[in-house]
Amino acid sequence: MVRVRFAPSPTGFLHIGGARTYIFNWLYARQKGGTMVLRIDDTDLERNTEASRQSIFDGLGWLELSWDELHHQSERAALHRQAAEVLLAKGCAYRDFTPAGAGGEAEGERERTGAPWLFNPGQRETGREESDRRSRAGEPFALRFRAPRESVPELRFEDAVYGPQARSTGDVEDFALVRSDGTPTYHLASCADDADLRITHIIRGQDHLANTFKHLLIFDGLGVARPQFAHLPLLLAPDGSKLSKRRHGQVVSVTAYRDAGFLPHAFVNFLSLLGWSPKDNREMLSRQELIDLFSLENINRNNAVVSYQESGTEDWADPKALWLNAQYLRTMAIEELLPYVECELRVAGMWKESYGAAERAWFAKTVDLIRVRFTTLKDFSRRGAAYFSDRFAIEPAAAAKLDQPGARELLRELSERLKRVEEFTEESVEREVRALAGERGVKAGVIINAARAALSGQSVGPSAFAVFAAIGKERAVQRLAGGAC
RNA sequence: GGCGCUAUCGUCUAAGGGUUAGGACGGAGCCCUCUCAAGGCUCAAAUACGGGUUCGAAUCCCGUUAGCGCUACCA
Repeated sequence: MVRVRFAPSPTGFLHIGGARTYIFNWLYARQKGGTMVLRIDDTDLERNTEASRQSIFDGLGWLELSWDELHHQSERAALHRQAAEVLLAKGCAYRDFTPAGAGGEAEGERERTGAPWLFNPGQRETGREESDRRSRAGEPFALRFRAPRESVPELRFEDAVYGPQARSTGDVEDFALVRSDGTPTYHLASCADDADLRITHIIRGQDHLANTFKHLLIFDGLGVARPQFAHLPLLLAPDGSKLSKRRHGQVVSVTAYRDAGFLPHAFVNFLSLLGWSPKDNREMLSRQELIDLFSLENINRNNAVVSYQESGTEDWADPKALWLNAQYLRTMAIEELLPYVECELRVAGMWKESYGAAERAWFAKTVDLIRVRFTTLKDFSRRGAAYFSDRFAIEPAAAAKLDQPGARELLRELSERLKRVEEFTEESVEREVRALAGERGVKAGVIINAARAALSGQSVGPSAFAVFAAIGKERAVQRLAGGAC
């Protein structure tokens, strides 16, 4: 039974690298019929905030990829303590009474000699009895792993992505398991939890590849089976550095993509193509195709750059993400798209209950008409505002069309003509427009383009006659007359 | 500094000893056209560098360089 986990620490918003890790874990779990565990690694009480915990749920919830189990590391302190005791009892760990922060001196020493720091002198040899006595006397200490540099010359494991990995134990320092304040470090808590939750595959960022040797030591020390490891290439910012909340800000936040009007699956599709490939030139893959095709073997080893723009206001996201979103927007089943558009219009204050009831057919048809040239859901409330509301802006290019000589008069005349039209259809409107153009000796295009501008506030858009039909006779007559004022 | 990982168009990637090094985004152009998209077609654009191995290397090996990661009583 496959059990995978995503274990974010709630220190800031969920970023897209984390989301990608979650997606890969989720795909693997679903493909294998396994269990997706979400574990909030909130042992760092100082930096954890409820807001970032919520950001994780918001972000993952938005992706529409649900987890099966939820755990909070902070609630599992007893387990971590127990693991520490086991390691100490087995002699895999020892108490280090060196005052916290004293490592600063060793740091200077290390830089001078170039030799790596491995342990604080005189600590790992302290006898158990003396150690117990000092501990009982209340002397503060950190618990460190005793790297088996003599008995185990080399640590090895097979990474599903990076292949065989080996490291000399001589290069592994006596890392901390428990801090002098009694709290477990990441390494201890994470491994103790992974063991307790019976995680079978650890799929995580490549930044943990080197840490894995320490984890091997802990799993072995605990006497539990090692899980399989699969490390993912990192997501990089355009400047080539690892994506980070602090350096790259909101543009790497998952919720920023939600707020920018991305469709969850389009975004999942985009992220799944970063570091993994179906190898057959396909770019658009449904969720089921992703589940079926995903494999750890097809994950590549080089880091991927997310090409977002810091500067741009509208299209700051990676162009391919934008393109994928547009593709889904115009090709997905209209019925599936409607709820997302409804949500967007609600947020923008443009939703009318009738769109979901009496005017539902009109709503679906209109969305279908305008979606082909939209990129994000935001476009429905911005560029598409005129279809759903009477409060819409006339963009500058559209205003220019209306300002052309004679345009306003022609539209007023057209308005009068259309009032008298019995059957208001694309065909009848076109007849009237062309008749008017003929009578006034102007090209039909002049009227057509001006009409589109007056009706939709946009200089560009669908066929003007389709716009007439979508706006309807009453509103069209009004707007044409108004545009002439 | 030490240890490790990686290196194909600007970006995401395919090709894993023999290909005109393929696709996608983005860019340029053409067609279509009431505008703008969409769609169709076309073009420009890459194997980091240097050595090997081999009849033959983007592909295997070594080195260099570059980038990234780890090197905390952060996660």
